[in-house]
Amino acid sequence: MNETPRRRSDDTRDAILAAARERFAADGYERATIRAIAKDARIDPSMVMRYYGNKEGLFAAAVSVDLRLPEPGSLPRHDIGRALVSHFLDLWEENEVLTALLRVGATNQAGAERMQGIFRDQVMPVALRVCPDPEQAPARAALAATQLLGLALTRYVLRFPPTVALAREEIVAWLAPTVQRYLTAPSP
Amino acid sequence: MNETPRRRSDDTRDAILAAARERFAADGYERATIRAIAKDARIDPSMVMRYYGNKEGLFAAAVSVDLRLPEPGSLPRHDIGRALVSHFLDLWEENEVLTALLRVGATNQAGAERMQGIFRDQVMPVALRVCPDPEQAPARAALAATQLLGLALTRYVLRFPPTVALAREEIVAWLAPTVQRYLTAPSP
DNA sequence: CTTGTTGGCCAACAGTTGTTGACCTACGAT
DNA sequence: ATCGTAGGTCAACAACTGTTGGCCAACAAG
Repeated sequence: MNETPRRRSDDTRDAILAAARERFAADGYERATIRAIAKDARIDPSMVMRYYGNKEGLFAAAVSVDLRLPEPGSLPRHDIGRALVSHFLDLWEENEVLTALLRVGATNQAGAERMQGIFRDQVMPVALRVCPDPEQAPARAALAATQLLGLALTRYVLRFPPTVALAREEIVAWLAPTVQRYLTAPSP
Repeated sequence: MNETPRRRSDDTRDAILAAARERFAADGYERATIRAIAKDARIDPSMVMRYYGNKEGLFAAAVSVDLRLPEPGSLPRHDIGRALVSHFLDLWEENEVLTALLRVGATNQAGAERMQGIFRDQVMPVALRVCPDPEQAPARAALAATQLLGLALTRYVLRFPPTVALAREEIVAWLAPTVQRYLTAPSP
């Protein structure tokens, strides 16, 4: 079972996806025009349509997220907060797809549903294993999400100066106890 | 000093602003078209231009925010977290302007700057009075903002089902200690 | 009654958008 | 040599956008 041979057009496909991610992350869904994306990829706008059908298809192809969350068993339960905050900071700084998704999710129904899906399929399972009472897992995961997405929003999208100025270690030190408490502490 | 007499057109002006707030909150900046807003207000699109100059002017006029934050001296310092969370929940549920601002801020530079201004002019002063060390106020206010805006984002914009399902008292009970710690606890 | 102003509508403009289909070109297989 | 196809360009469409200016009706002041 060898992989299918790489076609010549695959380079173009990749260039389109890279340009699309950049534009969606910078401008959101509406202002990221197919023409601008095509120009970045140095091809004709009609190629985008041929390869991805329409703008929605392009967005779907460009924005696929794997949070690579750690197996809950693989790390000490009392330190899960620190591990998660640190991991999310890595994700957001290396991967512009997440910025794109947040920008689009804020104004686009399909984008919001995509984020709901990621939360449901990738975050919830971790919470289910790490929470003391599995029945509380959705609420606890939701609380952790408010803190982590709030950080991403103010730091990488709205760019509040004091939030941008925070050092990575400061963020981890402040937020880790919060996430830890949301996930594992007894209900208040 | 009596107020200027209410012109006939003031009703129209108000209708335009109300419709604009609704559309901006529901659709964000780009998809909230002047034509749609005018239709909601049951007037011609050109009236919007006459009264507010252009779309940016309309947005500026429609979205003005007064967080009505309590005077820090007016409430017990050890309970400021609970007071703030509760107050923000009230604001977000009664006032669609905040949803509009968040949706627009996520994709629009001017909207993001508007939010930065609100943070700087209305949130920071409270932090300056309530924080033990005024020099830490910006960082502490920023941390509190990540938590509060993250709640608003997931609950009122992205509408994560588990976050929407949380009862008001649950939210206050979980988030109040977080905000309290960010503002007043010793640095970790 | 006339006249000026206020509030409003209509029609159009110029630009941009997603999208389509006709056309061209290189090239590997036959 | 040729022929089909993959990869790509070009020009255009129809819809929609913010925006403009001209025209009309009501109405209050003279």
